[in-house]
This record gives sequence, structure tokens and C-alpha cells, in this order.
Amino acid sequence: MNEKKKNYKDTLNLPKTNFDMRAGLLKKEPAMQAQWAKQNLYGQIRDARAGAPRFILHDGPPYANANIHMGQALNKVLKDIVIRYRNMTGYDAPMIPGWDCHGQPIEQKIVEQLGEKMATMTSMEIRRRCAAHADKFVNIQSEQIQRLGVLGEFDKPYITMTPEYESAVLEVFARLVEQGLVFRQLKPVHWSIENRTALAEAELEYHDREDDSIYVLLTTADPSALKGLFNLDDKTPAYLMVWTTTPWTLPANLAVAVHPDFEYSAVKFKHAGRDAIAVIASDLVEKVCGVGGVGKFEVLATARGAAMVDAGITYLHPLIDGKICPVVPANYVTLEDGTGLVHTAPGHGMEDYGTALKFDLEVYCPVREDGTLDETAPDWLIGKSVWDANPLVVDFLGNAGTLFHRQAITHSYPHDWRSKTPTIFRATEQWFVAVDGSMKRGTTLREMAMDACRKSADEGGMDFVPAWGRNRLAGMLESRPDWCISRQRSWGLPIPAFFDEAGLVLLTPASVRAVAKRFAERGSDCWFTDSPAELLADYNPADDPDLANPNTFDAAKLHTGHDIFDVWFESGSSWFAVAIQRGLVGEIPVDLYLEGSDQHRGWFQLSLLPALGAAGLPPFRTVLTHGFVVTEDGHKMSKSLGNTIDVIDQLSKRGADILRLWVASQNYQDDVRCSESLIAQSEDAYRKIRNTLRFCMGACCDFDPASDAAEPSEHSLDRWMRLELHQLVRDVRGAYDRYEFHRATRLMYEFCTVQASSIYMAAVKDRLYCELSDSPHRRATQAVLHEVLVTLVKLLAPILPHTAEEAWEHIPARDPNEPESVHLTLLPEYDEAMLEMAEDLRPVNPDLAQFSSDEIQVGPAWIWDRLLELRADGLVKLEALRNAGVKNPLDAEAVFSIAAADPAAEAFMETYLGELEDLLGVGYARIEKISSTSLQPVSDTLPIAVRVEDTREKYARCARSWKRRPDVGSDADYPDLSARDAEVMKTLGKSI
RNA sequence: GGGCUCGUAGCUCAGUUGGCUAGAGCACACCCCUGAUAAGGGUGGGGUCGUUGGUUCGAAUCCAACCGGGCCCA
Repeated sequence: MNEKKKNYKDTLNLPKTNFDMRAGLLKKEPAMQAQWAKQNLYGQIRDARAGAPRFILHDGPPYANANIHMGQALNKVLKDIVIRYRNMTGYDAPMIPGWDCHGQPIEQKIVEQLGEKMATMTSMEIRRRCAAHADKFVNIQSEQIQRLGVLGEFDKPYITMTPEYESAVLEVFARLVEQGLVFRQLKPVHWSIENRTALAEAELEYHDREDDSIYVLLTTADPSALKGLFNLDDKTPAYLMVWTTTPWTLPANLAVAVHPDFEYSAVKFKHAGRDAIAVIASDLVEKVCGVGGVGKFEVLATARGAAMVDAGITYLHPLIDGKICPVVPANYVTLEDGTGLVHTAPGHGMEDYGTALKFDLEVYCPVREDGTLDETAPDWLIGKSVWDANPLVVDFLGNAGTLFHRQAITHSYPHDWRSKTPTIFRATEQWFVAVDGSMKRGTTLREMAMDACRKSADEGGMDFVPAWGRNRLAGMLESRPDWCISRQRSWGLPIPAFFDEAGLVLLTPASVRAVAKRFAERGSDCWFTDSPAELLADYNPADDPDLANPNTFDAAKLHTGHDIFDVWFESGSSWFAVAIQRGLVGEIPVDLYLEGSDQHRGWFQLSLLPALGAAGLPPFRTVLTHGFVVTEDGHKMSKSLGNTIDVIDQLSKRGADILRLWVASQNYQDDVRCSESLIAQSEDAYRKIRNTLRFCMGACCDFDPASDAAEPSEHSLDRWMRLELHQLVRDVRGAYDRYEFHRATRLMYEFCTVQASSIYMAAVKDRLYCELSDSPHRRATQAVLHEVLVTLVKLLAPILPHTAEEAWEHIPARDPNEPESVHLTLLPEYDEAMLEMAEDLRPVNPDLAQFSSDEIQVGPAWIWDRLLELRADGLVKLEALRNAGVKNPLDAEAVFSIAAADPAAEAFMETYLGELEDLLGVGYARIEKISSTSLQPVSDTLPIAVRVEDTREKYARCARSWKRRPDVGSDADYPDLSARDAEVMKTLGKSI
């Protein structure tokens, strides 16, 4: 018996393929990537698309100082999907990856490594080490990104520290200078007195420190204004009370800030034995009086901060005779500490500085580099260090009777991480790009930027995916201050400004371009090695219309400035340095910038501003943003919390295509959740997709569309499958077009799961395995399966490039006219007419679609919906039968009941009976006519009922197809076979 | 604290302009097959649509407040 069974098995057309069931991505992917590199697949794609319309996705440069993390993987994979998709839809879509190399984090790392040796190092030595560090991580990241399967010009990426890039940045800068947008102004920075240098936020350490906390009474300059506002008619002296822990900043006091919405009280109490009235925020009155040891106090009246500002209240400077200062509004005023009135010294605080810009106060800083007060300070403070000044100021106030209270407090205070000494805020000269200053072309950067935010790309503005990006970018541009582009560090692109002995600046478009030329030839290191005369070798003062006195120009008397550019200025110039200079576009905008949503403030905004200033146009047509990678429960990932998922780890454990499938399955517009189990879920999905492809290959092992193709018959399941496939092509391409990759992924995955595996493949196994290999019925199914295979492989290629390529190589009898690599092909088109026909022939009036009339027009889509309803109903009944003991559906028959006098239903059933047998996977299916009154139809639109019955006693089992059917044994030569199988065996000429 | 934003089954997602009992797939449970086999198939359970109010005949959908998450600022 076993022998016999086995012999029949040999007569079947079982699937055969050497496309591995198990992916083995860990081995195959690197090999495939090496192969792609060897055959220069990227170059081949470029060649194949030469002359086609361009689609430029300009890559934002990641910072080259660490292994890539999941957020970068997400970003790079999304970009790669876009690039591959565009190339497969006939665009010429190049990808030039880039890296951001300059900047504080790398410099800090190097300085940390150097430790004590640092003191003996020159800028050049530090720069060399930084460059080596950046170079190392460019290579590491490049390898890691390519391991993700990302396609691009990795042998010639753009690197911001290269001479050609640096000189391009200077050209953008020259154009901004040309537009009159670049200026120099004081701005407070963190300052290390010990090292006489500006510090970045990251170079600060916070330690506890003890300081004097003082409450100061500021005498009102015009008592009547204050008393008018609070409706006081008292002769008592009136004050504003402020609080500070940095008494040394009081010489630089220029204003008092109040919150416009807070309520302030005029409080009367005894101070130094005399009556006094002081203004304090109402909520803080008790606290302040308590601290100051005031036993009894009286609130005389209250007023809003805004009213104080409106009343034009002024006060006398606490240290400088005759100086009168204003009260200004500020929203950063809080009720946490102090008095609700904030001592404002624009040269010594960031918020104070912002207030100064807003209200046109001087950015006054009487503190020199060495931390001593300069000659503009009161006599008794000149030359004193700020630390020595503290007690002197306190004493002075005490003597003047304006010190309300003094106590020592311990608070967290910033220190220079290297010298461990306390830092101060100190205003220094910085370079700025003006946001509101009008430029040569007439408007301001802010006006241009806001205008671009209001318009769509087609109107000369920008498009946003998702749409709220427009609002977010506009909000930031609306309120942003002038852009401070200078930094006081070594590792960066020098700002090419020269100073003469008098401190006058040489910075004109021509001088910048001269330096740019020098940088292009020698790199920006020459700023530190060459003389100004050498740097300006290409500069002719006589030809420079922007130079005030060409006759007195003497390069020998110049010295170079020490500032470097904010790295954002460098990356913000990439539209010019890369997109234009490397010939991707003749002029901006490029098509797409695609980055994380944090780049609204970063790269998007800081590319938009230079581009508007230098070129008068936005750099991009569309901004697409994605969310951040967060943990499974939606919290942020951070190394310190130890809840990160490591990209490299996942790549070496699961492979790039798994990670890519995870990326593609996520709706990246929100935050993207990531965990082992979520990626594992993608791994499961991957297997399903892979096996679907594998089944198609196996089933088509003896099929060549060129010679064996057969058109599926009119009412066949194959037609339905093709219809589903073309819908899939339409929907997936639409999703790709809208950058909705998670929809594309889900559509394909569910297609594999439901339409392909569960419904179609299960149903057509019998005809594939049991029929003669060249029967038209079987060939038609193979033709559809082949089309499914080729179509799916192409549609999947942007997301699963390795698997698609591997599958492409294994497609049986692949069209020889198609390219060797799937990545050189074009995506399949869908047959619009076919889809329309399927849809348009739906019943005109569903209420009449009873099949009792032959007048009603129904299309394939409608019919197959009904058939699948019948299938679903049948499957539920089969499940019941299985629970009753009939384990194998081949041991059951499906019985379709129709009304005796319903020729339409009868015709319908006769047409689809065979397909329903396969859809249910039963051994046999038959039609039964019953009285219309006893018919309980499966749905109100189809007057047909289905039930299933045990046939184990009724029919014999066909030894070849395993189906129980009435016709088993009908052929005397093959008593153990059904009629169909006996026929097949005869034709095969084999006997058992 | 401010700006922007998100919140539908354990997970990933659908849910057109407010309208049948909120849907898929995965996962899970149970079952089947052993001719896709480290595969394949079937059935089933599971959701107060973040919470609370409001508008409405009717709200996952519109409005408000709140709670929770994220990005960017302060």
C-alpha cells in the first residue's frame, strides 16, 4: 500500500524550487551587497535612467562620531525606499550620502582623550586629531549604512570637512555678506575666566557653590508714576525689589523685568527703622517679608505687571548715580524664587539678552576676558575680579540703605569642566546672520521664509508631509532671533574675517571668495598656517567695491579672526555644496528633504535661511519628517536608561531585510515603537512573504510564460486572483507615491496571507499537483502564479532589496528581456480596464440582485464577494464537522442548495461549482434542488445555501488526489482512482 | 512653563464628509493537514475607540478640559 501511494506521488507535479525556505540573510546579504558593489549596481541604475526626469532626495548629513543608532537606521531606510521606488518608476533618482564632520562633540571627545596634554597642543594638532576621528566614523557609518542595504554613491559621498565642501560653504557665506545679512554684535556666552575662553553647554559641569543671595531695593526714579499706578498718596519712599545671586552683575543692570500677567503688590513695612514701600509679586509678599525678617507689613494696593509697564515706571540704577532704567515685560519671569521682579543685565544672561534685543537696550558688559571689571564700571570696582566685586557690591548697597536682605545660599552653578572653576555669562562679539535686516534684494529673511511657509511648492513655497510640518516650521521662523553663526572653538570652518590693528574688520564678498579659493586648494587648515597675505593671495583690494579705503589696505598688518562657523551653517549650505555643485540640479529647490521631526528647528530651517538669502529660493520642494524611535511602551530610548535596541546587533542577529520590513511597517509620522518583540514580529511577517514567493516558484517550476501561457477561463478563480493582484499593484503604487510605506507593506503582507496563501494557493493545489502538467487548466493557474510572483518581487524590491534580488534570480523562466537585477526593472503597471470592468459591472440596484432574474448585470468583483461569502459559511460548517470527527475536508462533500425553480441560481452554481469545491478544499461538491420555502440562503443577495456532509461511508477515497468522490472506481483500469485521476494516469501511460 | 504633535484589541494598522452589532492581519487558544513541511490550513476568544464633560435624534469621528507619550524650546 505504501509502495503504491508512493508511486502515485511520483505522478504528481509537486512544487520544486531551490529558493531556500530559510532566508539565511546573515550570510546572503553581505554576499549580495559585495556583488552589487562589484557590478556597480548603483552606477548601472544611473546609466539606465540617464536622461529620465530627475528626482532628487538630498541626504541630510548625520554626525560622524558614533555607530549608527536605530533612528538613523529608520531615516536611511526610509530614504532608500524612496530612492529605490523612484528609480523603479522611471525617475533618475541619485543618492549622494553625506556626513557632518566639524563641531563641538568631536572636539570635546578629542580634548577629553588628550587630558593634560591638551595644554601643549596647537589648534592645528587638535584639528588633525578631530579630522582623523571624523574620518574614522565616516567609514564606520558608511559601512553600517550600506549593511542596511542602502543604495548610493558611497564611494564619493559628501564630507563637510573636505576642501571643496568648505569652499562651497564660504561661497554661500559670501552671498549672504553680499546681501548685507552678516553683522557683528555682542552676545552673552558661557565664559571660563580661568581659560579665557567661551564654553559650549556640553563643556559645563554643575557643582554646588555658595553665593550671596541678596534682595535689593531699587529707588523709583519717578515716585509719582508708581504711586499713581498703585493709587498711593503716601510720602513714604517707594522701591522695586529685585533678587540676585550674582551681585557682581548689578553694575551691568539695565532694566527690571516683570511678568505682564502677574499681580504685584505695593507693600509697606519698616526697613532700617524707617517706613518703606516696595513692589513685590503678590504671591511672594509673605515669603519675601518672612525671609527679610519683616514682622509687620501692609499690602496697600495691587497692579498687573502689564500695568506697571504701561505706566512707564522707572528706577534709579543701584550703583551708578543719575542712571535711570525702565521696567519691561518678560514671560520668563517666575514665582519660584526672588521677588517676581527680575534684575536684568543683558550682557550677563541669555534671557536678559533676549529682552535687550526686544526693547533695544544696550548689551552692556563691563567685564573683561580675565574676569575683572573695566573702566566703565564704578570707580571702586574697576580692576576688581567679579568674585571680589561681590562683597563690595553688597557692602555698597548696605551702606546706601538699599539692601533689604542678604543670606548665603548653596545652589547648583555651572563650572568649566576642565579647570573646575565657576563660569560666568559674559557678552562677547559674535557673528550673526540677520533675520529681520533687509537685504539687497529688498525683503528680509524672515519675510521670505514666512512667505515660503504660506505657499505650496508649486507656488514657489514648500510642501510638507505630514501637513502639520508647515505650521511647525512657520512657528519657529516667526519667533527666531538673529542667527548667531560664530563659535569660539578649533574644530570647524573658520569664519574668514580679518582684523587690522585698530580692530576694523575685513569681510567683503570678494575677501570671502578669495579665502574660499585658498580653502578649495588647501583646505581650511591653511587658515591656521598661512599668513593673511597668503590667504588673500587672490584678493585685489582695488577691485573690491565694498572696501572703504583700498589705498590704505595692507595685508601684512592684518590678523585672522579666531571664530569658526556654527556647524549648522555648514550643513545648511549643503543644497549648494552638493545639490548644485555636484550637478544634481541646475537650481534649487530639490524635490525632497527627509529627516526626523527635530530637524524643523535644525537642518530644515537652517538650510532654508541660507538658501533664501544666497539664492532667493527654498532649497526643497517637499519636507518629509518622521518621528523618533521609542521603546515598546512609547518612552524615549537612551543609552543611559539602557533601553535601546542596537542596530548593529539586530543586523547581525536578523539581517537588514528584517529591519527594513520593520521600518516599512511603521507609520513613521508618529513616534516609532521598537523592541525585540516588535522586530521579531517583522521576522514572522518576512517568513510569510518569503514562503509565498517560494510557493509560486515551486508551482511554476515547469512553466515558461513564453511557451506555456494559457489564458484563465472566464469564471475561474485565476481571474479573481489576477483581479486582486492588479488591485494590489494599484494600491501599493499609490501608497508608495504618497510615502505611505506602512500601507504598502500591509497591503502586500495581507495579500500574501489572505488572497494568496489562504485562499488561492490552497485552492489551486489540486489542479497544480494532480492534473496533467500541460493541461490548460493548470497552465492558466501557473500563468497567474507567475504573474503574482514577478509582480510581488518587484513591488517588494524597494523594501526588501536583498530578498527581492534573490527571488528575482530564482524566478522560473524569467523574461529574458528583463534586466539581470530586479533593481534595474520598472514596477509593474496595473490593467485599469480590467479593474474598471470588475467594479463597473456591480449590480445597478443591489436590492434587486437576487439572481432570480437574468436581467441583472453583475461583475466579477461582486460575484467573487458572494463566492467568498459562501466559502466562509462553508468553512464554519466544515469546522463543526471536524469537531464531530471528520478531520479531513477531503472526507467531506459540500452541498449547495438552490430553489427548484431558479434557473439563474442553477446556472450560477454550475458555473462555479468546481471552484467552490477547491475553495472549500472538500473532496466533492454537488448541487441540490429544494423547495424555495425551505431554502435558508447564506445571504440576502444570494439564494444559495451550503452545508457539508461526512462522506467516509458514502464514497471511496481516490488514492492519488485523496478526494472522496462518487466517481472513484469508475474506470476499471484504475479502481482506486477518481475519473479525473484515472484519465491523467492513462495519458501519462503509466500503470500501477 | 510654551509651540507642534500623538493616544482605536497584547502588536502593527483600517475606519471617506458624524449613521447598521468598531474592522483586518499578526500574536494567543483550540483543532486539522503532513504532497509549500524548521511549511500550510480552519475556528475562536479579545476593544468603555486615553479620561471627563459638551454639541447632536445619533460621536471613534465635531468642541472643551484633563491625563499620558514624543519632538523642539524655555
